[in-house]
This record gives sequence, C-alpha cells and structure tokens, in this order.
Amino acid sequence: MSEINLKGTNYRLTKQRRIILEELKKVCTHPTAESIYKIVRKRIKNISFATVYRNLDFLEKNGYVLKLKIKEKKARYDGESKPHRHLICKCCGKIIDIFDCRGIIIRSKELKACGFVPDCGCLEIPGFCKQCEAKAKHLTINRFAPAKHKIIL
Amino acid sequence: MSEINLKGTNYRLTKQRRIILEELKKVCTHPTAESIYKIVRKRIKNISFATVYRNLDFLEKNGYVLKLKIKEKKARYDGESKPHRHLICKCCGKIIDIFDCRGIIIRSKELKACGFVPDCGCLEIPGFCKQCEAKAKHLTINRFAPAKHKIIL
DNA sequence: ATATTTATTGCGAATAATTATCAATAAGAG
DNA sequence: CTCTTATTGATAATTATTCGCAATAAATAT
Repeated sequence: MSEINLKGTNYRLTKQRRIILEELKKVCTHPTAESIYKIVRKRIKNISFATVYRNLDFLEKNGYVLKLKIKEKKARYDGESKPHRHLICKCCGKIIDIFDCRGIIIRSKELKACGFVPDCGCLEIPGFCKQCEAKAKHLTINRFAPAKHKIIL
Repeated sequence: MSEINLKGTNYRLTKQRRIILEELKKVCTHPTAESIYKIVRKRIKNISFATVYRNLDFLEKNGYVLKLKIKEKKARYDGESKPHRHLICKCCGKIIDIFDCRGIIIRSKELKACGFVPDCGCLEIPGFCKQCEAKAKHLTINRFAPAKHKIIL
C-alpha cells in the first residue's frame, strides 16, 4: 500500500483523500466519480459527493491518479498513476490497460515540421477488442468510415 | 465543395444539414456546437440550437464529419471526415491536424496478446506544441508526472 | 398537381455531470 | 492552547446536451 508524504506543502492528507486513493488503487477498473463515491461511503458514511469530486481533481492535478481523456459523459479515473496506455473499444466501450508499451511511433513529417512533442504517457487508443472485432467481421459496415450515404466530392 | 447523395435512404438533405456541413467544411478550426450555431444562424436566422446538435450528431454518425474524442467540456467537430490525427497541446489546448501520418506503431506484447485491433483513423495525441515545449524547458516541473508532492511506496 | 406519409424542425423544458458557495470543522503552526 | 488556513458537507448553481411534442417541410403515392 502506498503512502503520501505531504511535508513541505500546504496540502493535507485528510482521511477523505487517503481513503479515496486507497479505494481507487484497490480496483483494477476505471471507475467513475459516482462509483468511487459509493465505495468510499462504506468507510465514511457522510462523505459528500462534492468532496469526492474535489479530491479526485486534487489527486489528478498532483499526479497521484490519472483521469482518462476519453469523451464520455462521466469522467473515469485510474488509481495507477504510472504512465501507461488505454485501449478503448469503439464498439463496447471496454477499457484495457497496457503497461508494457515500449514506445509509440508516429510516422509523420507534418508532426516533425510543426515541432510538436508527443507525450503519450497517458494515451487512449481507439480500436476494437477481440470480441467486437470478431463480430464486426460478419458485417459489411465499414467501421473506419461509418458513412451510410455516399458523399460526392 | 462537397455534396451529399442521399438516394436510397430515408434521410433528407435538409437546408439545415447542408448549411451546417458547408460551414463546418469552410473553417479549418475545430469548432464547438455553439460556435457552429452562431455561424449557421447568419444564414438561417431562426435555426434551433437543438437542430445544430442533432445534425452534428447525424453528420458524425454517418461519417460526414468527425467529433473529437478529447475530454473537454464542449464537444469539438471537424469538417474533414478523412481519417487523420489531432495533436493536442496539454498546455495551451491547441489542436493541430496531421494528415500525412503513414502509420502509428504501438510496441506492446500485451496489446497483441489481448487481440485488440487499434483503429487510429481518428486519434488524439497529447503532447506539447513548439511554443509550450520551449516554455516548459525552463521549468523544473516534470510534465509527465505532474506530482507536486512525494509518494512513498 | 394534390394528398398522404414520414422525417425533421423549433421551441422550451428536462437531464445530469460537474462546480461554486459558504458556514462549520479539522488540521497544522506558533 | 490559540491562531490561521485548508478542507469538508450540504446545497444551490451552472451548463452542455438531450428530450418531448406540436408544427412544418420534404418525398412519395394518388
């Protein structure tokens, strides 16, 4: 189990923060704030939902947890703060962690030309999980360009 | 300029849809629904905001436009539906298109093992734009793990 | 053309995730 | 033990997006 050393800062390791972090580190999923709230409430009966939001924000801003950058209604958090990538299934929404990624190579002259420095420490990679990929094979739908209609250029 | 051929479908190319698409293709930015609404209203004075949302959704679902998958409050749309990538500056939020990307190589045994098939036709790559990268060099802050405090494991 | 069917629109209300407010409380410093 | 400041809990506010529905417009049948 991990501990936080807040010496030399104005921040405090409150019971709320400690327990939110502990619980988030216990699960291997990528829970929403609501889900974390429900779990934490078992240990702090009267914790406020706002406190959970505030502290997830605090923990993320200070590098203790990750907040996924996917476009979903509800934000998702990750108790593992070590840089790693997430595979996001475009079909079922499943999130798969990959930790062994030795590098992401983006072959683009434009990228080099504009001087952009990729930081893929927390990168969400869209695609299709094994199960959905298998299902998609039977369909004629083009997953990559889902146009039903023709575009005349 | 592009045209839509809706023959053989139940969908209609209404004035609203045509103008939303036309205007979205005119700009090289990645506007929000609100921004598109403001532009389109110049041509259709009484268009409803809900119509803009509905039709952006329609156009995206049918492959005419892209909807960025970044975690921002407001959704952002792209009139260019051809597969391409976006560089997202973690510092200033700038969005840069790259079209010449010949491929993204993800070196991971875990990825291969789980059978996930990446589909990076619309991938958002985080990092730092030239300007922000230059600024960041002067700082001691570790951009990759923004923790202000120490974590004792 | 005109009538009929069905998709789409405009309006306003509803939803829902997140944030802000603020008095009360708890934690650390002196 | 007192003082200062950070944090909390409760609740209200915000805001992007969606929903419901009658009115309208577009395609199809007559």
